[in-house]
Amino acid sequence: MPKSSDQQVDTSGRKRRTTSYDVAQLAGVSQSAVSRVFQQGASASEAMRDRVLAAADQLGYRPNAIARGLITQRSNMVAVVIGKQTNLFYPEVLVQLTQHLSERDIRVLLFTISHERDAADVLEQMLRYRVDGVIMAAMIGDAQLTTFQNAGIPLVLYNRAFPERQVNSVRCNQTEGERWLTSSLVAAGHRRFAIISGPEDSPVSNERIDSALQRLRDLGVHDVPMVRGDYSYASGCDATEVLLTDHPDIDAIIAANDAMAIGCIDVARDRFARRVPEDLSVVGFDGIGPARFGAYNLTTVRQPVGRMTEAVVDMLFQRIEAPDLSPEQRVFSGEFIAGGSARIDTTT
Amino acid sequence: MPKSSDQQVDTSGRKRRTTSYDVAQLAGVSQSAVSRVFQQGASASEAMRDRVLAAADQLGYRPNAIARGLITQRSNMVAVVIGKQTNLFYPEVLVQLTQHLSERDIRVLLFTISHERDAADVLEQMLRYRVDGVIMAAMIGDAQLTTFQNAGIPLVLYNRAFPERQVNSVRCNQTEGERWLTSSLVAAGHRRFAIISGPEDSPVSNERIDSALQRLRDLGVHDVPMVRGDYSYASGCDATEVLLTDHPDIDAIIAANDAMAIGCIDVARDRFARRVPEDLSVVGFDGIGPARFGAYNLTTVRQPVGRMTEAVVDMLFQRIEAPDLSPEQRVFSGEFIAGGSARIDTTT
DNA sequence: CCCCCGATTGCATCCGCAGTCAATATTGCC
DNA sequence: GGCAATATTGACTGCGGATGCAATCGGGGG
Repeated sequence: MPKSSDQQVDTSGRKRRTTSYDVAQLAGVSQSAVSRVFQQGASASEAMRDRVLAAADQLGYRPNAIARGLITQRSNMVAVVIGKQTNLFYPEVLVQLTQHLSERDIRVLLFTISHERDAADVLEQMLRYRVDGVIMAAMIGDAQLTTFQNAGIPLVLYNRAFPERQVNSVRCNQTEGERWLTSSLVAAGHRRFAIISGPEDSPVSNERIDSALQRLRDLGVHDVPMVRGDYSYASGCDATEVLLTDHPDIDAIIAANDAMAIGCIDVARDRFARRVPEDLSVVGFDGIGPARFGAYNLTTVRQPVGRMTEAVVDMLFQRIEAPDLSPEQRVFSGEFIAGGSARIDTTT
Repeated sequence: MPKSSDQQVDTSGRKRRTTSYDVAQLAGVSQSAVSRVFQQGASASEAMRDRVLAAADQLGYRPNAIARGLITQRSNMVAVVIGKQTNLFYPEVLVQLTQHLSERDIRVLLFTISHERDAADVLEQMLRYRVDGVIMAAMIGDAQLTTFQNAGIPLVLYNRAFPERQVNSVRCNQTEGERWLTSSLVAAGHRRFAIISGPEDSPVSNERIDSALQRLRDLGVHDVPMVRGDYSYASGCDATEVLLTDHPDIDAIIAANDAMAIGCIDVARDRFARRVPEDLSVVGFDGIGPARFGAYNLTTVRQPVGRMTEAVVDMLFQRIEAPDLSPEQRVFSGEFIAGGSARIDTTT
């Protein structure tokens, strides 16, 4: 704890933050010495360390990370980019990422992309701040990816993938998850399916939906009605309204995420008097907190968020240390949650 | 869009990022000129601007915000600090803060405090990175506050207040909200109340609970049993289990936040066969997304998050521009949401 | 007690860019 | 067309700290 103010007043009367020179002067040593005391593997004698630390403490000195970044070419900051959607899921991810990075002494510079057109701006800012790496949990275009690669900035995608490009990524095996959900529903006797998808341009949604549809086809189920949502609870409600009005005989609804599945259950119960799961089975995907609420007890697939965030940070850190490591993809299996919002048969 | 790589290879064969000197050389002008072209109110002729931008584009040049920060003494970064708890509420806040700051061309450096002991570390890092200001949405000790004030870094508290210190803050009027909830419940005939509080050391919880208790006393209701939770859904469930077991005749439960209120409703319905709100009224506080889920339709008070985040950013920005502005407190009234989880009478 | 080697320490310079000051280039005005 | 005023431009310095290199300090072996 600094024992006094950490500012000084120069001749002009304006405040000036204390620098390593100030500390050096007070301690009667060189600026280099101060610098070395505040570094990792620097060589400094015990006596030197004590004197410098005492002086630093007295002045309330703190190394300027900005200046250090300039000279070392390492900002020790990583950009984390999130989209605006899927409000209930990413927060958890964000906190975990921040903590894991913090353990490695890396700070998080947070960016959000709400509209596609923001992407270029955000990218520009990240580059200007010379972040050491990027964790991307939002949509990104092909051109932007190229920019990263040209700039030589390590990048790890979270739950995104570019099949056509070599990129580091960590994601959940959505195909597997949807296959399990779908197979279990069919095995339990459902035949009249419907789907609530996510936004058209969401690769996550497309992969989930395609996997489910593919599996349904393989199991002999065709002509599956589909309504588009935007991942929100409200859109799940709206979609269900449409589906159950147009196709009253539906007996299973596959939603592209949990939030919409929850909306679906509410509308099915309250407005269409369906019992869930007796009359209608509903499944989601993600394993968000509210999926476990007693009123829903959703049948879903939970992403192993903890392991995934750890993997992201691991991979990114490796690339920061060794930029030439070849790209890697890590795919985690989701955890099947039987829940109680669907009649399923998992014995097969 | 840069037309080529933005890196060069120097004689040692290592990559080097392009600097304003590189651009200056290619454009045949001075480095100062390049610098001015990339600034706000700098004076540069049209011709100069064109030449420089062309050269910059060709080299993929981007100003180094780190270096700029070093010389201007403005990092254009603001620290945002969040706690680990209240998972469902802060995400929204965080995204909005980031966007508002981004509009003012300020970046967010994100920190999380999970344990009290992290606080000092986090503080140290913020100071090292020379953030221009701090938005604090987590607990903070008296000593840390002093450190900020000594360092002369503008600080705005979000939903916290130090009655004893002069600090900028933006918060929701919790007393008013709880008074409304409590009065409406009593007016509707409830007499046997119980309370589910938040963590002992949460000022937010204490203010809410104290306000409710005070109001109850004023209205002649005494001996209100209370169980402590931790703001989580699960803790709301547990607390309700205890309360309804020990006091089966309770007819109204006031929870310190929505998440616990939701857990309370689930347990009351599923494990104690209470109808909500016929047998038992439950109210929360915050107005989180799930409070609007059909299964709960929570009676609660919604924080005007949008206006509050805007106010925080406004206040902070003002202090960054004019550090000597005197402290200010902005208190927003919450929005009363009648919902359907409680029998209330609001006619009084 | 002297010499050699490794651990410390200080000096000087650089990281990339903004802003000051003086030198030019332009423009307006009579 | 000449002169003052204004707009541009370039050389140079410094923001705060890290680091290569040379100088200095200590200590063990002979």
